[in-house]
Amino acid sequence: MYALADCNNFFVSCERVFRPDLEGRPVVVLSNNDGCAIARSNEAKRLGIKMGQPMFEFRHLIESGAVTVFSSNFSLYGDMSGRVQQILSGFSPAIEVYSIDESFMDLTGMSPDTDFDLWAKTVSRECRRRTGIPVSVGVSPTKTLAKIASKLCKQYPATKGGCWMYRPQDVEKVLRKFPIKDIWGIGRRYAKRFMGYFGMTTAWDLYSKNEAWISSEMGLPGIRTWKELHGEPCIEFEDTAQARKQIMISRTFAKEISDPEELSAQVSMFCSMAVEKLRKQGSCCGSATTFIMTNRFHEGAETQYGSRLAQFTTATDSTFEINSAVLKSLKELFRNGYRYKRAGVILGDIIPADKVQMEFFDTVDRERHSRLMSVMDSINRRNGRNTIGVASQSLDGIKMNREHLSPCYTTDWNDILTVKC
DNA sequence: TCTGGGGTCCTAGGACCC
DNA sequence: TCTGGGGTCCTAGGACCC
Repeated sequence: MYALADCNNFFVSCERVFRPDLEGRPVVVLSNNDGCAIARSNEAKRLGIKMGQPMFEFRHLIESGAVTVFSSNFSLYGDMSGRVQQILSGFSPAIEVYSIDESFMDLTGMSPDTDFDLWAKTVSRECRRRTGIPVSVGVSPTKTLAKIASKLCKQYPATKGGCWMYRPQDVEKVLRKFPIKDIWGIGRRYAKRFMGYFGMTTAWDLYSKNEAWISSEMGLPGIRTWKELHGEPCIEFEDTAQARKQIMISRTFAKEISDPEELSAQVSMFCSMAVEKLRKQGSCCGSATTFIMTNRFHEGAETQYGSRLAQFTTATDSTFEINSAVLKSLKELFRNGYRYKRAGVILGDIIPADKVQMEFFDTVDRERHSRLMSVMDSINRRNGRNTIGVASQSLDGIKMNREHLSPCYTTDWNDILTVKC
């Protein structure tokens, strides 16, 4: 059996832990720059606010007080996520942290006599009791079915946050009612094609197709999803975190940038952040892509998008080396007279730092760079991000519109909650 | 006026090898 | 007139996930 623990409306739930007065009321968490909705309470969903919907489209609801909004506070969400994961770890021999709000658990090692329905409800109750976050726990023989089971918990309060789905007749009953578009692995494109062209509406319609049909329509990933619906586990359980194969830092600017100095200070900072992540996972990268673009929503003008790939003959994790390559790319990309809205740095060809193939005629003093990088990392770890960096980068952090930011209750002593009696 | 920020895998086709 | 039979690697694009 596998379990999926999914935090309900996670970002909203994190905010509500410290604002219990918002329980039962419409709440929305906004993306960076307070741009669009990225999390919604059930009440906000019922008001018709869509995932990814721009804030200006529902501003009237905010101004009238019908909806409470928050700027995204990832320090808070990350910390709350860690607390939930820690509780989950106490209930299962193996846990795979799938995303900030979802974890799979492999229950293979548990006694087959376990009442997994009771177990799931207990896990959910304990998460709620110890963190304040409502969590839906679905248990089933495959990850895909566990996902479906956890969605049932959200739909039916009687499940009390936990649901065990395993008997074939129960699976059939559920799949016959479960929307095809909500299956894990069925995205917008497939859903549209299946529902429009083939008239398929439920998970059962997909389940009932034969393997050859699935293969020709969807290829290998589809076969896996289909088999998982049939109860055959096909999606690997990964309880050790895999190193990222690509690391990207990009941002939409609060204000468009046309000054090359200002743009390079920003891009240089993105680069520093990306390389810091790279070192944190103990890797080096063989390439760095820099990209800049103008406002894609701008009426009239074509969006200008440019990217440049820089390659390193010896894979590196030195901020200096990567930063100068990135700034060189940026110089080539930059065009006077354009107003840039978004930029980013992508590190690729990532390999473990201890597997780097050295070059015979290497000109970089890697030993020295490496010592300096670890000092920089430790200073930034201790004193906060962007305490120290390369001279070309901005140290002001990312300038974002965050008008509705909540305090970092759990990660900043200055923001710690005060309780009045 | 205002529109996020990350990731993964698979497939087909072209270039190249013997 | 007639034109083999394997491979690999890389890339772009398309699908998906949160």
